[in-house]
Amino acid sequence: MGTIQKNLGLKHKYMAYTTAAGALAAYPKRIPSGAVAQKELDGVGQKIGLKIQEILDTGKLKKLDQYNSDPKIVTLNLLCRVTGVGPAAARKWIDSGVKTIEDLKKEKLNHHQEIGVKYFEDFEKRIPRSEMQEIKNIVKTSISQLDQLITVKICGSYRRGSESSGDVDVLITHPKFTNEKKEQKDTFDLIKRIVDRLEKIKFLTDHLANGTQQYMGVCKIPKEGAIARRIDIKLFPKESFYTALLHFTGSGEHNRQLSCIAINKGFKLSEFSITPVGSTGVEGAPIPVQSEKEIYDILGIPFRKPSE
DNA sequence: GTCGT
DNA sequence: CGGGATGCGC
DNA sequence: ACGACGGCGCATCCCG
Repeated sequence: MGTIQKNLGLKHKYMAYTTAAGALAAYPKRIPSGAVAQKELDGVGQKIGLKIQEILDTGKLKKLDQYNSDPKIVTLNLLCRVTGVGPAAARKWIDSGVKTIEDLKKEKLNHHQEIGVKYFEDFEKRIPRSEMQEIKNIVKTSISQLDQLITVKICGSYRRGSESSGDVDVLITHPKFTNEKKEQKDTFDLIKRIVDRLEKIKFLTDHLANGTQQYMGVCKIPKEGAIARRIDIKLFPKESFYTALLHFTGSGEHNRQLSCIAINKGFKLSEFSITPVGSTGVEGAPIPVQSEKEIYDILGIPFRKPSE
């Protein structure tokens, strides 16, 4: 239900379903009824409570079956699996008769969508940890040849120790790239220079978005039969690096927990900074941190490695 | 869709 | 041509 | 009853 709401453009309903599903999955006991679910679980209200009851009673959900038997919804869900295609574009094409990915290839696509179609199958395949390690070696080696001072971290589920990942999330920083001196010569166009280099060694094969702070593109280990992978490279000023590292290592659930703890203890934690928040609600200056552990220290909770 | 105001 | 709005991904 | 729900970088569209 969540995915459908998202593809319809109802992003907050999607979030509502996601939180409810998360609460349900995290609940240690069996849920005997929709009413109990609504009472016990945060994020489950009346409507989802009724749906839980229906599933308990009949084993299915009429509303969902209706959606899944609606050809327009089925096509919507298909088209939205192409990166670069969202609710607005998908709806437009469905109205003009597009039904399959093959149909989509004949339409006028922007660059991002072209790449999305080109690698449609590849992008849905998971990346084994062994391949992630190869990718990490290529990226780290190549970047350190450019400038030894650059710090490179592969985040996401890989950093949490997962056996497979959905994409490659690279975080970088440079001691001379600070909030004060974002324009300095050493770090100016740092991402562009990295991208040039990775392109030259035939690692990056296509680009989706290529800015000064953020790159999104496609990489492939340069050997026969390799699968195309989505890769993002993000540059953060060094003041933000450890909060960013924490944030982009996740998981999403872990981030929500930390954020909640932060608020309760009078702080605001984001990918950019950790700041004190006064009792009046006024936000103070960011607290400088030089490691992930220091953030845990500020929050007054024991440090846990990404893999824990 | 759910929650807080 | 340029500044703002929109779509999208994360 | 009603608004918030994360919010920002990049590509592209829109409009003056």
